[in-house]
Amino acid sequence: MSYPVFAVTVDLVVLTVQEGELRVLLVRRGIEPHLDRWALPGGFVHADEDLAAAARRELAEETGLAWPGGHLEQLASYGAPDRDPRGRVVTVAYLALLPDLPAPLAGTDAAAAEWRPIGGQHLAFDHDRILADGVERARSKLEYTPLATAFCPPEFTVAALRQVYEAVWGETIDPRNFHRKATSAPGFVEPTGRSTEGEPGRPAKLYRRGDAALLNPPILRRKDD
Amino acid sequence: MSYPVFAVTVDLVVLTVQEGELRVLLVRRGIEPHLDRWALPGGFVHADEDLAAAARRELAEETGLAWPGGHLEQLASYGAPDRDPRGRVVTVAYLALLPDLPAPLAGTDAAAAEWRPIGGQHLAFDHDRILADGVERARSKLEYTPLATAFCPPEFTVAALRQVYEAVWGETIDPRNFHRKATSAPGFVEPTGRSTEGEPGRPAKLYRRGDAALLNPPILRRKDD
DNA sequence: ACGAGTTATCGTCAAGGTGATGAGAAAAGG
DNA sequence: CCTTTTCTCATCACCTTGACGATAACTCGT
Repeated sequence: MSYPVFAVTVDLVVLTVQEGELRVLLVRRGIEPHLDRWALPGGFVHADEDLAAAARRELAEETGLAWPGGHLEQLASYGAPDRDPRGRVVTVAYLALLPDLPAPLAGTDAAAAEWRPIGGQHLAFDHDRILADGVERARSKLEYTPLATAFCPPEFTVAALRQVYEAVWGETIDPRNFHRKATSAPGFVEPTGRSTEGEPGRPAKLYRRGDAALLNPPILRRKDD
Repeated sequence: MSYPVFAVTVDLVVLTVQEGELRVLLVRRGIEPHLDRWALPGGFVHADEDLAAAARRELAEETGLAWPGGHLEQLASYGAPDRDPRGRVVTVAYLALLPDLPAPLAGTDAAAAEWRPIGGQHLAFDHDRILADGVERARSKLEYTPLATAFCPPEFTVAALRQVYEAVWGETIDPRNFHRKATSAPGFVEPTGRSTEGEPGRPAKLYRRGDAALLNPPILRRKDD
C-alpha cells in the first residue's frame, strides 16, 4: 500500500476570563518555522497516543497543572497542503476553557507563554482562523450549555457567572434577569449554602456547577437585528 | 526531525431522507481489513489535497454525481491508536446532507453501496460512533439552522420540509404550528409563487431555500424531560 | 355531478418565557 | 447613622409556544 504520509499535531485554544476580559493562552515559538512569532500551544501526537490524550498532555505541559478543572473538547481539524512549510501536517484543534488560574505558565518548548486578550492577533500558521473558530464555538456553547461554569472556580457567585458571559460575549447583561435565568435553569448551578464575606455590597450566595448537560431554557445573547 | 508517521483519511456520513425515513450511505468493503463488512464511504487524502477537497472528491465518487446540491461540513476527527489494524490512521469525518436522489450509486472501490436506515448497524472500524456523532450533529443543527432544506430538492412544500424534521428527529410535528414557524422565520424559505398540482388534497405552495445562515427563532424539538 | 376524504393554510387561546424596571435586603465605609 | 454598593425578589407588558378549531382547495370514487 502506498498512500501519502502525514504528521499529526494537536493545537490548543485555551481560553480563560481574567479581569473581566476573555483571554487566550499563547506561546512565543522558540524554533523554526515562524520563530519568535506567537502561536497556539500544541505539538506532535505521539506514536501510540490518542488524540484527546495528546491534547490533555499538551495542556498539562503548557499550563504546568495536572488537571486544573475546566473543560476540554475537540474543535476541528485543519489540513491545507501548505499550512506548514515542513511538510504535510494535519492538526486537530482542541478547545479548553479554564478558570482564572494564578498559573506561572512555565514554557517547556516555547520561549514564553502568556495570557493575551482576543483580537488583532497575527499568529503563526493558520492559528488566527483556529482561534477565531474556537472563540466562536465558546460563544455559541455558552448559550445552550452550562459551560460558562468551566471558567469559574469550584464555588462562585451568580455575578461571577454573569461576568463570564459578559466577557465572552462582549456585551452587558442585566443582573436581575440573568439572576432569574441562571438560578431557574435546572441543573445549571446548585446552592452551597455559603455566602461571600468581606466584599462591598450585600453578600452573594455561593453556587457550584450543576449536573445538567444542556441549558433549558437557554441563555441567549442579544441578536443584533 | 523525527515524529510519528500517520495516514490520513476522510470518511463521510452521507444522510438523506427517503420515504419519510432517515438513511445513510454505506458501502460494503471490497478489501481487507473488514472485508465484506459495511462501512462509511471514505478514502485516503491525496498528497497535495485539502481535507475538504478530499471529502468532496469522495462524495462525488460514491454518489456518482458531481455536486448534487445539499450540504457538506466537517464533523470531527478520530484517531485512536488501534482504530485501524494497518497502522496509525487518523480520519477526518465529514457530514453530508443530500436530497433524495434517484442515484444509481455506482461503487468504484466498494463491492456495493446502499442507502440504509439508521440504527442497529455494526459497521467496520469505529464507524458506528462516527455515524452516531453525525446523526446527532444533524439532529441538533436542524434546530438552529436552515439546514433541513439541504435534504429537499430546489423547490419544495412546507409539508416536505416538515417531513424532513419528522424523519431526522423521529417524532411527529403539528403541521399547523410548523407551517407558522417555517414561513415566519426570516430567510428560512422563500415563496416561488408556484404550487403543486395533481396530488391529493389542497395544492401546496412551493418554496425555495432562503439565504439565512441561522434560524431565528429556532425550531426546537420536544425536550423529553 | 357530487359528496367524502385529504391536505394546506389561517385563527384563536391559554401558558410560559423575555426584557424592562421598581423596590427591598444586607453588607461596607465614612 | 446615613450613603453607597451589590444582591435578590417582584411586577408588568409583550412575544412565542403548543394545542386545537375552522376553513380552503384540491382528488377520488361512485
